[in-house]
Amino acid sequence: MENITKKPRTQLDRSAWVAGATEVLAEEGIAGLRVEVLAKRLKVTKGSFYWHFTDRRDLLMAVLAQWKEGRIRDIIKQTRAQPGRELEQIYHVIDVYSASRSRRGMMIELAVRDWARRDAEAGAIVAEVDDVRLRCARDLFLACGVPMDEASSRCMLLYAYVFGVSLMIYEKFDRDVARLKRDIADLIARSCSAGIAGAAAA
Amino acid sequence: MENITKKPRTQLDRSAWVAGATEVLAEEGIAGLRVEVLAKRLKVTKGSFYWHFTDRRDLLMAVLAQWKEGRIRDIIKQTRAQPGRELEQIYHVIDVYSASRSRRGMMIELAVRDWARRDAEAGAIVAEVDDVRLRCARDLFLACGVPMDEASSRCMLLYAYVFGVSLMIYEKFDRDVARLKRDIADLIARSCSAGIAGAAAA
DNA sequence: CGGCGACCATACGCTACCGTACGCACCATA
DNA sequence: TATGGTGCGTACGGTAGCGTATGGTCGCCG
Repeated sequence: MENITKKPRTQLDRSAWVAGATEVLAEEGIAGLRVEVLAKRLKVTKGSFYWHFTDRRDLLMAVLAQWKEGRIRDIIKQTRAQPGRELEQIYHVIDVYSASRSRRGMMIELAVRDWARRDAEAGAIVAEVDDVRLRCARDLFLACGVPMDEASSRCMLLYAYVFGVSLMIYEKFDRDVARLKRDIADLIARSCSAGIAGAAAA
Repeated sequence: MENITKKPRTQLDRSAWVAGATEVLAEEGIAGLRVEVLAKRLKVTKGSFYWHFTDRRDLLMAVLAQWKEGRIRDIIKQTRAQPGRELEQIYHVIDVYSASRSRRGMMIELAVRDWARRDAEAGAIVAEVDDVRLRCARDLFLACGVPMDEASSRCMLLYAYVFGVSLMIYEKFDRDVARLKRDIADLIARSCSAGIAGAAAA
């Protein structure tokens, strides 16, 4: 009898709240990330929340910090190429960070960046992440034999593209999206082939 | 005496509300666009608002409709080139839609797109605008002698870039932002020069 | 000058949140 | 078995915002 009514009294720690918050952030954006809503989702009450966090902003900063660490860890992993395989690694990066590959990750990315447009602390975190990403990607281009200035331009174009394309709604424009994406990846990465593969320009 | 206390009892019409709402949208995003806040900003009360609009959504849809018309009018204007000058018109489009040129316009753009990620009606509007823009830009590339598929790829890259770059925070990355942007514009537009100017690809 | 409609102010009820106060159950350890 | 801390539930006051109801104030027009 008592087994039936015995509810396990869900125990949560800070990381569980952060994980749930990140989920809500992806779905609803920063404005929809409310502590009472999140509590309901985690099947506890606010009492729990204010035990683990001083206030809502405390949670938001924790989310931000975790996001930053994950993004930096990920970009370092994704841009580590075997010697001589830097070009295909660049194509891999374009593919991985393209919207369709990890919809969830891109939703979080966009939510964070929207947040960063009006919050200085979020902006500082995004600036750090962008800097690391750009440098990692530039190193990849440099390893392909691309000169410094061009490497900077191309890696910037690379990231602007992957974020920008995830903001657009272009279903009607072109049926063969796969070809489109392939061609765009070539436009971004192409000149590397001069030093590695053989697909020279024209 | 009566002249002093005589307040002009500010009269507003629908368009004034829409204009104010667009302003708030640019600054605070869709979540910050609240009717009582907007009313205070326009120095009237909610009573006025609910005379001109049935509810908050009515205002939002009016903002969206006006944004759509303006964007379509603008892209048609910006992509109208003198015969033989299509290439420089492409550079002009990249420059005009680049974030730094019209910060206010880009803030609205990003706010609308963030909104569109969670609202079907906003999504439909953005899809229409994107379609018109992509077609206009593609026509410009086609007029440069670029084949169809490549024109599609390049105009898509163009728009993804201008939106994406406005999401990034890259001050630390490269000092010479002007050169960076110039080089990126070349990457996006370059192959056109094969048919028009003479700066062939190395 | 009386009345009517356009336009706005005021006041209200309602909901969603935030943050705080406090109490209860559980678990460890002495 | 006492006892203290951990983790959560409950209840409360306060604010912001939505939408409604109702009344007031103009200007215009017969």
